[in-house]
Amino acid sequence: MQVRQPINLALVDDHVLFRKGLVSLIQMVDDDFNILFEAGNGIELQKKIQKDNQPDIILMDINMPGMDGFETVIWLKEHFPLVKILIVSMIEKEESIVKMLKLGVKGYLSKDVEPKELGEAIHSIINRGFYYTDFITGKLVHSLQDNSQEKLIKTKALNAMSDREKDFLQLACSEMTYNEIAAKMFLSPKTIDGYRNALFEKLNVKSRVGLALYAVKHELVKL
Amino acid sequence: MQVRQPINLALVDDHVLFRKGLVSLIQMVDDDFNILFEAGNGIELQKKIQKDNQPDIILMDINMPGMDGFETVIWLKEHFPLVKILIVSMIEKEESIVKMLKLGVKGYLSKDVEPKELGEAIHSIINRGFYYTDFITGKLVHSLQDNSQEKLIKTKALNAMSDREKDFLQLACSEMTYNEIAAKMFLSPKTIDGYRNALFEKLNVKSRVGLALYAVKHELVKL
DNA sequence: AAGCTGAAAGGGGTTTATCCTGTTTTTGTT
DNA sequence: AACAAAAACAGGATAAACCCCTTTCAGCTT
Repeated sequence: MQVRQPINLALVDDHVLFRKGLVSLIQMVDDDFNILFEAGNGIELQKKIQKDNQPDIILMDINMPGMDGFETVIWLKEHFPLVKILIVSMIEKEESIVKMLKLGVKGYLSKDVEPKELGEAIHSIINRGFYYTDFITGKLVHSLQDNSQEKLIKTKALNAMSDREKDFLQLACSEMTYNEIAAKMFLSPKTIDGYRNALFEKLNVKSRVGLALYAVKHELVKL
Repeated sequence: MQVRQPINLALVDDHVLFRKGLVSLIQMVDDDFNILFEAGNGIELQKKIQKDNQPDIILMDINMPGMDGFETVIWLKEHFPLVKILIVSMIEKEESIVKMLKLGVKGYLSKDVEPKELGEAIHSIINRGFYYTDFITGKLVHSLQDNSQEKLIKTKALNAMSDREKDFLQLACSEMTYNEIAAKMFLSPKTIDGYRNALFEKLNVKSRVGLALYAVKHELVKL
């Protein structure tokens, strides 16, 4: 059996008792783990983290006074992009979970999981790069699908307009003037006038800005 | 032990051998499964699926002639929104996977999984509503994070503009005229003129459409 | 207090965008 | 070929957007 490198951890949580309990737990479940330091919020973390001795994984809460988990993760992503983050929080709001995942955290655990799962999560993050439970995955996928209904509507809007109008809409979502668009489409500016008016009606908007916003909102144009 | 309801399945795949093999496999691994019908593509599916005898789960490939998996899923979502879809495809492109998940498929399997896992996937979809492997979850999360870097830039653009300019930008992303915006902000239209010119310079755009597109692209406004 | 600075406002003019009411061309059908 | 419908195009008018340059005024500096 090979000798393992210890995994360096850092804890960021404002509840001292919980944090201390976590420390002893971590050392109990697996002696591969080494606690580098602890912090009560993001500001303390900023002071304690060092460039030349970075933790492998930071276990972090979301609700913290001073500088909360979101701010802290954003700061870490900018200044210590290589440090992996495992959120340990009681928050189970879909919005928060998804927000954290978008920020790039490698795992998200509820505070009431078994110690064993904490160990598994940490090893999973080290070995595979992430640890997402079914619960988290479910939330994530659900949040993705929330807008999937509306995307069907977009298909219908697409059908309502002609190919030429779609081309025009693309170009209207730019800083070109209608005259320039007309030239690019080899059409008279007056024809462009007609396309615009037709789309105003079909998409129920009243200005070119409305047109552009509609197109973006319904992903008819790529940004 | 209670008597279980059979789970009604449908298969949509253009490779007959694969489809037939799948049929026998499915009946071998678990006799809870009942194959309602098979189809070689989306068009065949449209003909065979019935309102009063819907499958619980449809196993579907992506690459198919005539009407591919994406089109078929979109059609199903519109006409049979309750039918759960399990993709069984060799395609492992992140883009395709994410696209399918956004469309609301309940699971995504590679064609080279063990039969056992197929059974687990189906049962998981029936019991928990979904089945996503770590591989899929990883792809999904990765695609989410792709744009997370750029979101840090957005913060900087925000700093370059004053609070009043941010307010203006919000309102500029609407169908209001500058005069209407001025009234809403209790300012002279000329002041609005100034904000616009300042933002043109700061954001390096040349028209109100450019302004709106910039704001949307960098998520400075919510759609 | 004189001088400076930045936000707010104004004057006045050019270019685009928007709107309305037509006419000509094209296209598809019978 | 005759006809209907759709697409392309025009003239002309007004509102909105865009641009440059000046003025006012409150808050600050020195």
